[in-house]
Amino acid sequence: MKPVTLKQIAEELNISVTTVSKALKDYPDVSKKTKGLVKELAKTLNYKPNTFAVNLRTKESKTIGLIIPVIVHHFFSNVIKGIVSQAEKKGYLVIILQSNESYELEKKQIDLLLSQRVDGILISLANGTANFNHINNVIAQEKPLVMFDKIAKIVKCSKVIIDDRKAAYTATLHLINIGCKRIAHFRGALLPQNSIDRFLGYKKALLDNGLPYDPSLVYICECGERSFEEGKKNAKQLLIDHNDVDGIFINTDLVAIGAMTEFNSQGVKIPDDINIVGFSNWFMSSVISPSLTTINQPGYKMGKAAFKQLYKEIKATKNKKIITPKTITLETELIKRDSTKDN
Amino acid sequence: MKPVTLKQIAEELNISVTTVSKALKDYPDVSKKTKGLVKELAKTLNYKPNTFAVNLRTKESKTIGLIIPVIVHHFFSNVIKGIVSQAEKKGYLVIILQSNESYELEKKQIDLLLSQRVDGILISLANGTANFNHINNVIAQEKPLVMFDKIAKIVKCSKVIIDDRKAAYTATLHLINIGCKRIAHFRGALLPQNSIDRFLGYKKALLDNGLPYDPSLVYICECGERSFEEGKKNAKQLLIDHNDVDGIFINTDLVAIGAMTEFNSQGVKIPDDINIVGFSNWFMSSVISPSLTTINQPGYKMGKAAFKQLYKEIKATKNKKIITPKTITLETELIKRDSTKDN
DNA sequence: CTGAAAGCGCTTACAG
DNA sequence: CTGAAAGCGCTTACAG
Repeated sequence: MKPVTLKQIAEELNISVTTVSKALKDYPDVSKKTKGLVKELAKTLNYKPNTFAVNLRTKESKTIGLIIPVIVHHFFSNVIKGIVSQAEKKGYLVIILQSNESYELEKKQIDLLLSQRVDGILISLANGTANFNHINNVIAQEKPLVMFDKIAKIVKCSKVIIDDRKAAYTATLHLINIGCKRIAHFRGALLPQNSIDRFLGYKKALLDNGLPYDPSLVYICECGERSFEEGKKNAKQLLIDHNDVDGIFINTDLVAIGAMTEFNSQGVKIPDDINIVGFSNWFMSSVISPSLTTINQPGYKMGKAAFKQLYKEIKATKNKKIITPKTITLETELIKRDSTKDN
Repeated sequence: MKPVTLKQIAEELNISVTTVSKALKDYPDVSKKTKGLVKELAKTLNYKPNTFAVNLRTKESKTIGLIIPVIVHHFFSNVIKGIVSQAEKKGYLVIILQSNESYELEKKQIDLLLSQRVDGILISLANGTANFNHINNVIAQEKPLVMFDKIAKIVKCSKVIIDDRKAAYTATLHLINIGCKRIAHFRGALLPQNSIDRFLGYKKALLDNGLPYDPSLVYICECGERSFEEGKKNAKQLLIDHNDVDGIFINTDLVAIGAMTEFNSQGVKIPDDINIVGFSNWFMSSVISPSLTTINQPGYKMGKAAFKQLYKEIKATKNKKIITPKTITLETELIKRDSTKDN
């Protein structure tokens, strides 16, 4: 059963392909009668325009690409959901690719999407990405691109982010306010802007409040697929290095949960011996015990906002308008739970 | 900067478009010299074939569609990852859509994918789907379609599943073996085959082992976005209705975790007062306390297997071969943890 | 109000 | 070894 074409409808009705095409698109210069006949037949034959031909003519694919570091991740899967649902509303389809935190893969995937001629690209950078030629290349081709969450400040494009520095400051301040004197930080990888910003927020909160900044209290983890194990490992090391630490601000909930698991198993009491604040508000943080104090990071909203911005830019590009990059910052909040003492 | 076309390369080199096209595709009937020239120029000009035109000619999009009930879901996001990574290896791109457990949406999305002319469709049915015309329609058009996890037995297509009945039997048997006498079941929605099968496995395990089957011990939850709350609610109700229950087999981990939260807050001891077995092995089940005994359901593997099967069928269809539907059953296993007593 | 014609950018059967 | 030509299925400027 081959798909029906305009030509078949035209032949059946003994009119031209042109008229059929126009009738289906409700051009004003086609008679009501003809429109009626065409539409009826199209319906009975279950006519669906051939997207390939339409795309070739209109040079639009009504498809966008999404590159995300990890799919199985509470925050990112919420972002995906936000993007996909918003895109569908506007008649756009979303192609998903996972960069696996690898720069090489990310580069290849950008190429893939470009040769697929998607109408725009949404990306959250891989940890491994330090060079932005592949991204700038997209922008140079006037292909709309919006970054979210893991962005590069240096790239001139729209961004949807949270204020990581401020959020980290709030998280650390909470530890200070409840009386912690010796606060460690488990940070993310070295390159990503958000792990840098969270670190800077932590540091500033200490210094603003008369606590010394001690680099030996900062532990790194890559936050890839092994976040949980990294959290455990760092916690174990911390107990060996510094048994006087009374609070930790941890870059991501999953790492925090790994750390808590280690502390629990070694009999270190949370929050009596050590207070913990995570980041992102993964669902599981509310159901573990003790429940984890954390920063809520609005993934679904971020996905929606990123698509909306991209959509605007796709429309603008189509109308030959120049795009002025815009940075949208979403609100975060501290969620106090049982992994930190009451104050 | 407009994309480069074959025509431009041809003009620059003073040869025909035909030869350029053939040279790039390494046709044997083009001289080495010409091939070299063409390929070099294509590279410097950063030529990328126009997918729209290629698709129009080849009638292939090298794109598949994926319809999934919920994206933010540990099991499903693992499936997505499996599909996307496997597809990329074979040069296929994946368009993701979320049906939100709604039959109406699912139907629309099938239509969307069909008119997008994807090469094949991967689907896990919505809870609300009881009519399969939209699916049969796809199959009638000889468009490859593979179902996974939430399938309909009645539809003639390939399927990738686990043996839900057997797995549920194993889970329930474990409760029986550790001495439970009064075992409840929190089942999923009424329609999905897997919630039916898990229920049947539960029932059979009871009857095979001389325990009476009591319908009042079976509670339903829809397992949509509010699984956790439903688990809590069911647990609360169970304590009111039947305080003699000493074990529960629960359809999904997230519901089980909701139930455990309720039991914990009411001072009901797990596993001393009540033993719990979940289903799916979500990551968080290993980090909550007590950790949850559950059935491991291999999401990543399922995604990979589903794509592989679809890929085979796409190739077969292309070669005009007839497809014999195949059902692939993946292994599951019981993961014993602290929510059930040692035996 | 209708339609012939050109063209989007490729691929491929065919001729030379 | 090379290329002219047809065609994939649509859209749209133009003529009548």
